[in-house]
Amino acid sequence: MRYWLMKSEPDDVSVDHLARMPKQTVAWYGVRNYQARNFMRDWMQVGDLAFFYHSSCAEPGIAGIVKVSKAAYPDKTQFDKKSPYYDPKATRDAPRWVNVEVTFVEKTRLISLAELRSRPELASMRVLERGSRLSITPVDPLEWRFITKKMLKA
DNA sequence: GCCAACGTTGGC
DNA sequence: GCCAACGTTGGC
Repeated sequence: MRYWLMKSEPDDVSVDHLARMPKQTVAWYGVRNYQARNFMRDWMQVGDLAFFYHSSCAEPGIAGIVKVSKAAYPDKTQFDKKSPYYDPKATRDAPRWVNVEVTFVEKTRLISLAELRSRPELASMRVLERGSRLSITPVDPLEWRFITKKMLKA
């Protein structure tokens, strides 16, 4: 069982959107970065928990918690010529990209990026690394505990 | 909209 | 295999 942080643009899928989706579940398609793909393909397991992070928006930060509900399988948008995620080099025999599915667990108060950065306990968080652009990053269990127990409780 | 940082591509 | 050029991410 591992912990993760997954970025989503709230204009695309926000935590509120997710909570209103059928089965409160969404396929995490469109990842086109090998490191992020490998995290999904090689490490993510059903039951893993992840922070749902809002990025590229007015208030970037952690907005909720989700759970991996389906293990990685080929991302069908890579085969779809009409999709912005179409990849001409991907074939059905040798798919390049995968996605997991995640299910809503809870909406949290928004923990802003600035607040995350202000905590010395989180100084080595992967997502806070200088220039980090990875849309999926592992979260250390100690960091997970700190955020959920210390920052999300009254 | 700007721009720093990073990943990918492709010529050689 | 190098590396310059280009594209993308994402905070501000």
